[in-house]
Amino acid sequence: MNVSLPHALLGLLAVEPRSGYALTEALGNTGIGRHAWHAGHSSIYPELNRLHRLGLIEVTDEGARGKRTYGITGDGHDELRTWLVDAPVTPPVARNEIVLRMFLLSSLDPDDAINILQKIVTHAESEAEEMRLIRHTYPDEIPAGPAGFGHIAAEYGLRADEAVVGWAKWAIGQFERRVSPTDPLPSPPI
Amino acid sequence: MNVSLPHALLGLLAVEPRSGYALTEALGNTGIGRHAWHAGHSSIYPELNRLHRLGLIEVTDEGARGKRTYGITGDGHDELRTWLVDAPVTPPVARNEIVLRMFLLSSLDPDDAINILQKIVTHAESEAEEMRLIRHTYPDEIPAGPAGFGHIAAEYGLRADEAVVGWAKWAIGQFERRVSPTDPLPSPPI
DNA sequence: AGCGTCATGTAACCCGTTACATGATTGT
DNA sequence: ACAATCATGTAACGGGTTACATGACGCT
Repeated sequence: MNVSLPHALLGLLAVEPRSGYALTEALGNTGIGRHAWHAGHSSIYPELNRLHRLGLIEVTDEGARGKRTYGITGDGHDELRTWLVDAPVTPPVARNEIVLRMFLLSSLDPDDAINILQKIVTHAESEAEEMRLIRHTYPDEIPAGPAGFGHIAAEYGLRADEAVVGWAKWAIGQFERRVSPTDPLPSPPI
Repeated sequence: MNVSLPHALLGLLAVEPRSGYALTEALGNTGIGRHAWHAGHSSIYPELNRLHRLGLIEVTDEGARGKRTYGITGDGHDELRTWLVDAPVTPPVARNEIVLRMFLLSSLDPDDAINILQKIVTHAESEAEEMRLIRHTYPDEIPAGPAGFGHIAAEYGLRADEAVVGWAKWAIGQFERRVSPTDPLPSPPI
């Protein structure tokens, strides 16, 4: 079983108590939700109730509009730690649409391919730039507490984007070589 | 709609006709299936029948054991090209367990964290080494035809692994700084 | 009053994985 | 004979997304 949502929630609650709404924001489209694990509120609320039934989290505060603030319990901490230490480094199931597109482009005109690749490079570069801005707000040290999460994630996003840029440019070079009339490739040996 | 499996199949069939079994191998645990898009036979066979009904692929050969070899049709080519050109560079939904673990590690002892990070580094490095071996079989030029697919994928895998290694080492540095008694971090300003 | 946000919840649907199932062919 | 591989198929289950639903609070 590879369900990581409960552990994502436990991890966030281990840092500081939050409501389901706050967790939904954290796992939304910024920081941890953007680069590590995304989830919508319709997954989060039932999961919180489940974790509560299991005694891994507890209600530490209640506020207006039915708001419940959850905190992690001792059992929750144990569960989190056990999972982290015991679980092997899992082989992630590949589902990378960018890379898939690269393949598919190979089956089309090299001109089309280079064109779309260029778009990929542009997109990844602008995202990387965004990440660098985040990093520059704390150039030397990642902040402790919840803010640090966002920075570790941003650093990963930056490096991942840079890898995509480098790779896409390399691939463009490969396609250009194929287009080049002075250096035609032999047909596939099928 | 972001379903990429049909396009993965069309792309593979655009290169050369294959059977469902061969496609299952291609989308298994090597090359394209490892780094771009993974799928099992229980997804592939029904999808092939669907594509066949839609006239996007055709049976080009039948062999022993009920084997059917499929090829892409003109309509299939059109569909593939349309999707590639029209579809925007999709924002991928983040579901990266490695990065998630990084977050969760932050909530534990720095010693535990560094320990597990080291395992991640080791794992990524051995995978990267594997990829370099593949690349060395064609140092200068990626092969045309289906073999080229695997090489583009391997190149991506290599760069992605290298990014993980660099990032994990950076993160270890961050944690070590936190552990260091000479330079303690202030508590989170909650 | 009305709009935007805060806050939680449920149900239908889509898709992928795991497991169940079957049988032919090839190599030893 | 027997095992491994080739080859295809279906069903149960799990988990996520989208959409449906509801209501309180704060600001203008």
